[in-house]
Amino acid sequence: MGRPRASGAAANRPDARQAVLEAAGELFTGAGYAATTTRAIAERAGLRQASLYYHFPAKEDILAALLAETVRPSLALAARLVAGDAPAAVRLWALAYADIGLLGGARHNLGALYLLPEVGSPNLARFRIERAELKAAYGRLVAASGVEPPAVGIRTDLVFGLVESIAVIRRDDPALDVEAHVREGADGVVRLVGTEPVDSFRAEAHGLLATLTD
Amino acid sequence: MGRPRASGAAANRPDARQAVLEAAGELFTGAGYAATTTRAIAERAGLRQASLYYHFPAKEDILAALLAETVRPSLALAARLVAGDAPAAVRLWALAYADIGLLGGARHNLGALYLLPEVGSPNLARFRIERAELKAAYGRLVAASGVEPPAVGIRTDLVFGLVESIAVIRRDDPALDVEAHVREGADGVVRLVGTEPVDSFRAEAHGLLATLTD
DNA sequence: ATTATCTATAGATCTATAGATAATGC
DNA sequence: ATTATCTATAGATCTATAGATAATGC
Repeated sequence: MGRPRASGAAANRPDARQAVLEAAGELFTGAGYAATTTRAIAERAGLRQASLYYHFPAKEDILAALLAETVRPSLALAARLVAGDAPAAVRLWALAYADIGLLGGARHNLGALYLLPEVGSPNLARFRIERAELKAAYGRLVAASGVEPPAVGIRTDLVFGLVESIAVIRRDDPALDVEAHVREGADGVVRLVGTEPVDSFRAEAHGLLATLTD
Repeated sequence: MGRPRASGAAANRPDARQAVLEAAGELFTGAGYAATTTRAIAERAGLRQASLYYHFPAKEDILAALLAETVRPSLALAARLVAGDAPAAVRLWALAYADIGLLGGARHNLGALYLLPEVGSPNLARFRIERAELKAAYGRLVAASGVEPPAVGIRTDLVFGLVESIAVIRRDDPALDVEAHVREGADGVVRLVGTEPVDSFRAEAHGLLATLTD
């Protein structure tokens, strides 16, 4: 219900809020946050600029919603993998595989949102905390994979950097073969912690993921 | 010469253009391009907003200058290393070490400029080409390190992604121990191509760099 | 005369709020 | 009466240009 939209799309109104997020995801990942106007978001979502403010208190809350929906699925999986008892390198491979897959397969390269300078905004602290928790989960698995204490911090930085680099790579080449990259990326992550992946290893990780995504 | 600055800094005018680049480097890396106003850049550089346009035709040319000065030293080194005859993994380690060091040691995390959505602008094509050339140089060294043809593309993406991830890591932690990260990062790069680095290996790379930076 | 700056401003936005309006639900 | 939208706009910018000005160099 509510007043019909000026764009005429009154009838087929699946969910205005979702349409706004979809539009903002495309524009923020392509042009960035500051360069994307609320007018452009509204236009693409099929409503008027001022109508955005019925669904979001401010422009930054649109970005916050997109960031949250991007990091949370990976964080949920990471929590289950950290608590698991399979070999650590297998769990690390599985986390990297799923995480890179989520970033690489998301509509509109949402991982590129992590690169925006605006993520440093005080209003986006929630996202930064959740991302830090995800990184901490990688750190646990890196440590459990046998990397010794002094090196764990930097090694985790590198692992996490390699995982998130999918966003830059995908930006450079939108036609990227995501499936191939995901597998190579997960291989690369365990190589960084000193394990050479073999097929039986990958099969075990896939089995683990199958049990966790039920 | 020229009219004195309103800020009074007329006497000690070392180089206005350089002061503008310094100010823009700090602001662009911190707040991003679109969110940084020409007024803020000018203020920090000690002159008036309109005076920027005596030194640069447009705001985007300031960004172009910063991008160029960041990628060119690495590109010059890469060209010399690609033409070298030391073992490929040693040359790859050396390139990664120097490149990460330049990005990590630059004032104001200039590597974060690569992450800005504005690098896709048509006016910044020159930078994108130079960065692609640098990536191609990594690709040559990855191939020469024994990575087989079908995998070279993705492996190079991962290597290059790992190198550039220093920018995100440094943004997350401005107090980063750059020297330690640089060494671990270069180790990580060669691990990605299947070589476990040892001390003699690193010593050879350092020797190689010493001959090339004369 | 040349250089490097300044002041002033045109023209174009941009975000968010105020208040009206056109639906549906009770 | 409630919901979801709309129209209109306030107030605050922002980039770039026009033209003046205060130095130095010839």
